Amino acid sequence: METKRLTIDDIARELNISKTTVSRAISGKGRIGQETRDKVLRYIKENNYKPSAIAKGLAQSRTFNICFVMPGDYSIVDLPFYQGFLWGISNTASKADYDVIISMVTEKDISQLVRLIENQKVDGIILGRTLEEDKAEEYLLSKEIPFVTAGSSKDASVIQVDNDHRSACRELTLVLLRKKMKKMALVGGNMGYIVNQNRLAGYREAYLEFGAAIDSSLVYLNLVNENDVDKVVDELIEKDVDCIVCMDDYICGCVLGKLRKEHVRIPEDIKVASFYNSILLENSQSVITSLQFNVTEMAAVCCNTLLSQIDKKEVPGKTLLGYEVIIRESTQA
Amino acid sequence: METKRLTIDDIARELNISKTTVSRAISGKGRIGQETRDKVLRYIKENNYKPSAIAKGLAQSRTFNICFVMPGDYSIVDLPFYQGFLWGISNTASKADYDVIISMVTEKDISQLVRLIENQKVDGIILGRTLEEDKAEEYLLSKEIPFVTAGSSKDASVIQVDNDHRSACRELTLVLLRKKMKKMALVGGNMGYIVNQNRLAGYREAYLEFGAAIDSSLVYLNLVNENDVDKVVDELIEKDVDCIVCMDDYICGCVLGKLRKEHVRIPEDIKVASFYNSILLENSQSVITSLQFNVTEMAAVCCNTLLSQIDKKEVPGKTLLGYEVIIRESTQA
DNA sequence: CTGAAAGCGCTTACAG
DNA sequence: CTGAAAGCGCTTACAG
Repeated sequence: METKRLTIDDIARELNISKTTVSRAISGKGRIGQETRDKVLRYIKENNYKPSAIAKGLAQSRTFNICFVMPGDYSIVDLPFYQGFLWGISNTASKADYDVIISMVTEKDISQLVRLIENQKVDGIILGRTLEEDKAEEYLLSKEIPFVTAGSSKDASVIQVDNDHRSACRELTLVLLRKKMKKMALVGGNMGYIVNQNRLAGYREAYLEFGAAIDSSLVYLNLVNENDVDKVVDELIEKDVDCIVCMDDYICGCVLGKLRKEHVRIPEDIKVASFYNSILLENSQSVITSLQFNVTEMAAVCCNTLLSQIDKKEVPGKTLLGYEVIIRESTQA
Repeated sequence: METKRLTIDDIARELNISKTTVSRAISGKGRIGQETRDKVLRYIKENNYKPSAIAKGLAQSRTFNICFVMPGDYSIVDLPFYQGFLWGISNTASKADYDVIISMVTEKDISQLVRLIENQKVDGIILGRTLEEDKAEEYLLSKEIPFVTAGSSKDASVIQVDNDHRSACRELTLVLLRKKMKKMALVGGNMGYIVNQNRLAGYREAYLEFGAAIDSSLVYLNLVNENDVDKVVDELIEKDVDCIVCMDDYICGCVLGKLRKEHVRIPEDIKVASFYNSILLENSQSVITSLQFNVTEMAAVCCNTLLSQIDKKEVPGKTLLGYEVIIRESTQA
């Protein structure tokens, strides 16, 4: 039995005070007598009054919505990362009485995002990935609207939050080199993603630090789909490598599938490690040595940074979060 | 260089007409001279005017947002279904100039959803799953707000869109029975989910139709996590079943993992089928016989049904979508 | 076909 | 400490 929704006017009339006063009692802004405030607050509780977010929004030129931009590319949309991230943002935003609107974009089509901004439906944006050539980022910069990237950007004027992929990859690679891997292969996806560039950088640093040289004929980048990976794995078996390092969980899943098909045993025949861990690897025949990041934490930090920015507070230009190196069965000697 | 945002007032002043007229030219409602309309439309194009969705919303008591409710339970949040579904909704909503806000709820805590509704941030809701005892559903019914469920509900007054899981499961089960499975086990999760009840119903129907009796000692339901499944699989190996039917992709993933650990070969030693297919099974040693549903289509139908309902149009009480039975290696004789 | 005016439900200088 | 009034940027009866 939904009765007519209460407005601030109703309350003012009922209590014989002005709506200005009611508004102040609710928002806590401006001077107001303790008694009056209590009276209003009590009435509100009793009658279950909830202010209209939209009216409040119009008056304050705010929406109390933030946008989470995630890739709509079909192959990527299934990655568990974004879902966990979404969960983290949603919970954090909720606490600040903000809601999150999602927007799907591809590398070449950001029209959904543009529409959202032009319609002024959000106060700020979280970019769920960063690309070398990032249309979304460019667009947002040109609009001068608050946004933060989940992932690094080369543009120092962009507020960014990222896991320290470079250090993490360096560390894991070093561990592998010290385990006396002689013929290690690196297999990765789209190098247009900044995160992959950082992973490669970390890999290189490890070799440098270890004093070994990378065999560039064992580095396969920009693999797009399972087919690509299958072919590469065939070659790697041929070349008799002792370890395959995968740049992310999707690639690693493909590698594992292919190795299984070829009846290659892990870790006996070939060892495997991944620069990113997720549920995609959960089901693998051997538990995979990998890097572990805290997606929920990262989401929370992104969200809070954005909300601060919306409130015109000072925010750090770049926040780097930690990681864990997890050594497991798949790289055992 | 973002200049002051244009408003309907600016346009009216500039063109020496009233804002009423401008509004009409834009919305296309009400009589208006072709010439005037063209003049306005041209001006709008040239100056890239975009109406404020929030002001429009306040005037029309609408938000142009719909909400997608997804489970925030940690174990479930990773299911690919919701992500694909989200993608479908987002695209469909976008076409109608609607945006989608997400809300995470658990079986016992729907506070995020309640807040969203009370703040009046959305015009309608899509419920991403249905439970036997569904707090979200109850709440929405009590609020008399437009909503549709993605999944079946026992309450006939609820607008629902679902895949025909019952028929699908019946059909797949029949196929298996005809393949002369003698000792078939059924393994499933939370029976509080309506979808699981329908799956079980379909399974039963198939036995009835085939004229065989279900061995209830081979039916394991309400399994919650991987541990539960592992134990069950141990028993099933002990009992020497010839086929394991999994109610969903998550359960099936667990079953496959356990069988692999025990070095049970598929399909030679035990056959496996799943009532739901997803990327979670992609990586399995044998391609799994399963049911296939079109998540994107379902999302689109849900979304369009909801939008019609919001516009006070007549909508079907229940829409049932199709499925495909895919027979693959995992059940080969 | 077009416009003046009231209204959507809040907030916020400005006065007092 | 409190209120009258204008304003946020649209829409929509009601007149003409």
